[in-house]
Amino acid sequence: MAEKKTLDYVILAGLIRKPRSGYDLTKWMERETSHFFVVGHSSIYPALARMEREGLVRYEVVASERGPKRKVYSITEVGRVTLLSWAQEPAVEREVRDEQLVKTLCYGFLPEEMVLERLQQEKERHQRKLEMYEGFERGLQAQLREGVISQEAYLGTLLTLRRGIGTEKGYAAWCDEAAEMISSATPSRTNS
Amino acid sequence: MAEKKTLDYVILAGLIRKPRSGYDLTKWMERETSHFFVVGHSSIYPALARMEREGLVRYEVVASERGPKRKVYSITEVGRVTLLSWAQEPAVEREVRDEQLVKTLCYGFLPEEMVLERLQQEKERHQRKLEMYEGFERGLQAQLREGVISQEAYLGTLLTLRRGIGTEKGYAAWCDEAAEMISSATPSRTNS
DNA sequence: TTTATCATGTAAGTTGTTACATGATTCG
DNA sequence: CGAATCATGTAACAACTTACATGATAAA
Repeated sequence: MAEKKTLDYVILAGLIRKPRSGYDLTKWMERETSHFFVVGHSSIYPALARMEREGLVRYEVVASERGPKRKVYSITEVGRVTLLSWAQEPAVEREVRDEQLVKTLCYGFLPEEMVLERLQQEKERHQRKLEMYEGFERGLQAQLREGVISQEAYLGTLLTLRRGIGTEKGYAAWCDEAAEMISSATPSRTNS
Repeated sequence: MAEKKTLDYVILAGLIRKPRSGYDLTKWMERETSHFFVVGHSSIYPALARMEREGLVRYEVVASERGPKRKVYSITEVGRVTLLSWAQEPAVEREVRDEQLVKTLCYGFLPEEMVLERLQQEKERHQRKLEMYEGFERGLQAQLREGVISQEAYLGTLLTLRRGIGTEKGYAAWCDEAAEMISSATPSRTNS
């Protein structure tokens, strides 16, 4: 039915791993999918309610150890089939909205020092993310060894994490490349 | 005023290079910004009309060599200041919506052969994009040599193009990495 | 004359965000 | 007892997308 909504499939991909509440899903997305898909909690709760009506997921109300009661959702057989048959079709183009690169379009019109400073900040941001993802990767491997997650769940998460690591390394390298190009392109722009 | 709308700044970044019509801007975005920002023409025309009211751009109606009359927009001094002062502030996090990676989350739950085929297709897609961007880069260098574009405009466009090239190379490399991880993780999954 | 490209727009619908709103439990 | 975290939602708004709509000019 729903030909589009990627969010639905992200939720199903979260639930095929293990049952989770809306709160858990929000945290999981922030942690493990934020480099390729992120939405706020206010999108997740209505989506879960609709998907429950559609029969893709079901829930149980469970008392929490700390905090109020939770609605713990799990994937249904219908949800499983829906997810996996979608996953085997080719993906549509990825959407990117990168403000940094829009600003970069203007770097020829701005003072060199300022631009180099921004590129340095941007590089540090990507290095921090890189370290974070590398930490997640070690944690994930530990989870597999301890049998906390299945082999099936491990593989997909590892692969996306590797993509996150590659992306951050590539972006940080670009920051260096860009800084070098700017420095060599205008060796004395501040003297003009 | 408008604290957010990245589209406005993309349009201004297009017009600071040279005056362009809505149609030209659409083509320019498809060609040169599509790897980090893309919208359809139906967003551009209303934005230009609003920005004209706000004094960021102005237009002249010019007869086209081929086709109907064009509204050729140029950036105003107010638009220039607005753009360049925005460009020197740090950028917000880039937004990514990558369906391929959502599908990748499911790759442990799918047959190995099918997944390897998808990864091969995805790799080819990125290789084609890479070739396209490398062609754009050569064209851009030629434009600079021929004096068609200014040094200021050249630098920013080159830098974003270099990022596009790095991104496509990185994604293609990930496809190989992922394929190898899958093959070695499950040497005989088809036999199970 | 029909197709492709040039050229500009509007209207309806989708999908999200931000802000608002509530309330439980635990830790310091 | 106040702050942090846990937990779930709604309402208003923003920013797009898709489809609709029109029309000029040129080449085949």
